[in-house]
Amino acid sequence: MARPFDVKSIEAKWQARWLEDGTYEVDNDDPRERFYVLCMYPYPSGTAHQGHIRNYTFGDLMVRYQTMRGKAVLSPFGFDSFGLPAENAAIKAGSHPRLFTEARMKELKSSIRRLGAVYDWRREVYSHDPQYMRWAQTIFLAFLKSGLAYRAEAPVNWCPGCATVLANEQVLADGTCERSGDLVERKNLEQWFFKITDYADELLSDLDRLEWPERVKTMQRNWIGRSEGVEFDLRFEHDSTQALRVFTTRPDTGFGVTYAVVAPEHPLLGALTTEEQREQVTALVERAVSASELERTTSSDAGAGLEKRGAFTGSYVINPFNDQAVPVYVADYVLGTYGTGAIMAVPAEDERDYAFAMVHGLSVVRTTQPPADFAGGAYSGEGEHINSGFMDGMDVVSAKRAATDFLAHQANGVAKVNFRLRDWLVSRQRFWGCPIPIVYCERCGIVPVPEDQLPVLAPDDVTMDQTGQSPLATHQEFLNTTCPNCGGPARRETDTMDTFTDSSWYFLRYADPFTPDKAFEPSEVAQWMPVDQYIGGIEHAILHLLYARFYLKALVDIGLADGLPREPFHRLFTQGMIRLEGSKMSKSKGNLIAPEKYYETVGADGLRLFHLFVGPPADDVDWTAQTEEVIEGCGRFLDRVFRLCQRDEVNVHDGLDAGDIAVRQAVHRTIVKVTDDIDRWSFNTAVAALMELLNTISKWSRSGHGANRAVFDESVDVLVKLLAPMAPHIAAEVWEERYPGQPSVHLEDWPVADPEMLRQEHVTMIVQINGKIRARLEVPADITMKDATLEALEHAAISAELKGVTPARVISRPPRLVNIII
RNA sequence: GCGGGCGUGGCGGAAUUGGCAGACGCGCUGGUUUUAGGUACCAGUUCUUCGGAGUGUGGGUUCGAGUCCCUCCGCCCGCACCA
Repeated sequence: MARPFDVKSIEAKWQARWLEDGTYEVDNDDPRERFYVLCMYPYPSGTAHQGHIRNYTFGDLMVRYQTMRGKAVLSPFGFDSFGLPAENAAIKAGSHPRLFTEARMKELKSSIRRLGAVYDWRREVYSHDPQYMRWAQTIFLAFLKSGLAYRAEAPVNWCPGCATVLANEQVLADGTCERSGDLVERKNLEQWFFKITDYADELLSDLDRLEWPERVKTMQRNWIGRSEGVEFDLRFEHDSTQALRVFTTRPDTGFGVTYAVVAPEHPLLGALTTEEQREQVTALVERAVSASELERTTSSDAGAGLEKRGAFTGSYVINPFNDQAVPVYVADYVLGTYGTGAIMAVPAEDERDYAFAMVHGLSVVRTTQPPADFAGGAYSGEGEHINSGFMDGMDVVSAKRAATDFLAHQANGVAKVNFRLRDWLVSRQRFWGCPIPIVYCERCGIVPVPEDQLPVLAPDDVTMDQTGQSPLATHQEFLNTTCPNCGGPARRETDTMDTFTDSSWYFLRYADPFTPDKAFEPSEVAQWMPVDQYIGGIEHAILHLLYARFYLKALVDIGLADGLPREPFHRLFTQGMIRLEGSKMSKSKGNLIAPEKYYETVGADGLRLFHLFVGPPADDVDWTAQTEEVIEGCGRFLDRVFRLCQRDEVNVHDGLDAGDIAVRQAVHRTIVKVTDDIDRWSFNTAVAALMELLNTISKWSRSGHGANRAVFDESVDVLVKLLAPMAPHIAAEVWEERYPGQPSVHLEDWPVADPEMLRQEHVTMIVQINGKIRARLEVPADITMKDATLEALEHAAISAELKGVTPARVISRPPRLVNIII
C-alpha cells in the first residue's frame, strides 16, 4: 500500500517527542480538574497482542480526550509482574523468573510505546520491585494487627499441576484449575486468610452506586450470595440435651420437613450414627472427603447419582413445628463449609431435597399451595400455606415472619444472614510472589517481621521444582532465622502471597509513587481517587475487582487510607474479547495476532482507528479474513485526511455561499456528535462521523463552486482536533505542518460547537398517508402544528391521492412528520 | 436448571427520545485518470413481479414498532447442589 507519507518516521518522531517533552506527565499539585484513567495493569507475557492494543487504544483515547478537555489526567503504567507462568517458564528454561519477567516487561513496553499510548512513566509500578514488596508486606502486617489476616487449617483447593493452593475464585465450575486445567484436589493445610467476609454486606450494597456494567455487578452479587434465613435447633430424639443446628431461608415450610441432612464433615455425625449404619456412613464419608469438588458437585441433575451419595445415620431428630421425629441422613449435597453444615429437608418445596427424597423413598408434605397448573415436583414459589398449623392461609412473607418468631421461642431460633463468599485464602506455595513477612518461633509462635526489616526478599539461589512445598522451604539460609521477639531459633514463612494482593492496591501507589516512607500518602492519593475510568477485560469481573474493593475498604478502616473513598473504581468499562474465526485467542493456542506488522503498513494510527471503528467497544471482535481489508480501509481514511491537509489548490473564494454555510453546519454538528459519542463510549460511530465529515469537506472543496478559505481552514482544524485522540501521530504531524512552531494539537482545547451553527432554518418533513410515506417537503424548523397539517394537505401528491376525501384524522408532529389517516 | 444479553443487507455494524431502516466502512459492479497492474477519484449496491415487501418466528399495544408487551426458535455469556 503506497502511502502519501512515511508512517514509521512520523510515528517514531512523535513518540519520542511526547516522551522527551513529558507531555503526559502530571504532578500532584496540578491546579486543573483531576481525571484518573486506568487500564488494568498487565501481566508481562511478552509483546502485546490485539487484546492489549484494544485496551490501551481505548485508554489512550480517554487520556488525550480528557487532556484536551482541560483536565489534569493521571495515566500511569506498570506490571503485575509476579505470577506462575514466569516461574514455570523459568523452571523450564533453567533461568530465574526475574530475568524472564524483566525481558517480557521490556518487550511489552516497547510494543505499547509503538502504539503511541502515553503514560507518566515516572510513576511506573511493578509487583516484584523491592520497594513495592516492602509496602505490600507492610499492608499484610497491618491486616494481621487488625485481625483481618489470620492463619487457619482449612480444606483447600490444591492444584497438582501448579503445585499450589488456589482461591475458590481460581477453581472453575467443573472443578479444574483456571490456569493449568488440572483437576483440583482437597487438602487440609495451615494457610493465611484475609477476612473479606467481614465486608460481605458492604461489598454487596456498595455495588448499587457504582457505574459498572450490570453484568459485572450481577456476577459479584451472585458470588457474594447473600441469603437471609433462620438458624435453629433440631433436638436429637434419643438425647434431648443434644441438638442439630440447621440454617434455612424457608422457615415457613417447617411443617414440610420430612428428614434432615448433615454434611460428611459435620462434627456431630459420629454422635448421630448408629452401630448398624456405621459401615454405610463411613463409606460415604470417606468417598466424599477424598472426592474432588468435581465428583462431588456433578450429576446434580441425575437422580441416579444421589442414591450413592447419601446414607441414613440411624438417628432421628424432632421437628419443632409438629414434634414429629424425622430421620437424619448424611449426604454430600450438603456442604460442611456453608451455614451450619446441616439442613432441614423439605422435599415439597426444594428441588434438591425432592430429588433426594424420591431416591430414598422419603415422604413429601406440601406446605405451600402451588398454582392449579403446576406440574413439577418441588414448588418454591409464592402461595397460600397449607398443612402448616398456625401458618395456614398465610402467604410466604408473613409465614416466614411467623415461623421465625415461633422458632425463636421454641428452638433457639435466631435470624441469620449467610454468605456464599468465603474468606480469601492468600497463601501460595510458590517462589515468584511476595513473601509473607512472618516467622514462626518455638517459644513466641507467630511473629511478624518488624517493619524496619522489610522487605523480606527471597534469595536468588533457589532450586525450583514442583515438590508441593514452596521452593523457599528448601533454602536453609532463608528458612532458618532468629525470632525478632526473643532471639531464639525460628523458621521463616516460606509461602508467598497470592498475586491478586499485588493488584489490589497498585492504583493507589500510582497516585503517589514518590513517598519514600510509606505505601502512599493518603492526602496525595485522595486528590485522584476514585479512578474515574477503569478499563479492562471481563475476565476480572469477580476476582480482581472484588479483592481491590475489599482492600480499599480495609485500608481505610485500619487507618492507612484516611480520607479516601471506600470504592476504588467509580466507572468501569469492560472491553470485548478478540476472537479468531469465532474461537478464543490465547498464547497457549498460539493464535495471537501481533501488532507489529500493522505498525509497518497502516501504522499505529491505522490499527488504533480499526479497533475504534470495528464495532461497539464492549462487543467481541472476530478477527477474520475481512479484518485485514477493514484495517486497510482505516489506513485509507488517514491517507485522505493527510492529503486534504496538504491541498493548497483548493478553489477558494471570499464570499460565503450556501454551500460554505452547509459545511460549517456539518462541522459543528460533528463536534457535538463526536463529543457525545466519546462520552458514551460509542467510538465506532464517532469514527464514522469523522469519515462522513471528511467526505463532506473534500466533496465541497473540490466542487466547481469552491470553498471559502476561512471555512475550509476551520473545517480542517476541527477535523484534525477531533481525530487527535484517536490517531494522535498523524494529527500531530499535520497540525505541525499547518501551524509550524505552534503548540501541539494535543495541547489545543477540544472544539466547542457554535449553537448558531446548530440551528436549522429548514427541515425535511415527511407526509404519510395511513403510515406510508407519500411526500417530503421542506418546512421552517419552527412550523406550527396547524401549518404543518395545512402544508401537508396542500401538497400536490397528497391532494391528488386524497381526491377530496376528508381525512378521518391527522397526526401532526411538527416539524418532522404529518400522518394522514383516511 | 437458574440468571443476563443478543438476533438488522454478501460482511462488520448504524438508527441515543416509538416518527425517512440500512449511517460509516469492507466487499462487489461500472466508470475516469494511468502504457499496464496497483493507487487515487466518481457513480451504484436490502429484495422486488416496480404495486410493494422488509429488522429470527407468531401475536399484541399504537395514527405509527428494529425500538414497548407476550409466545416460540436460535446463538452467546455467567452461575450451577450455598439450603
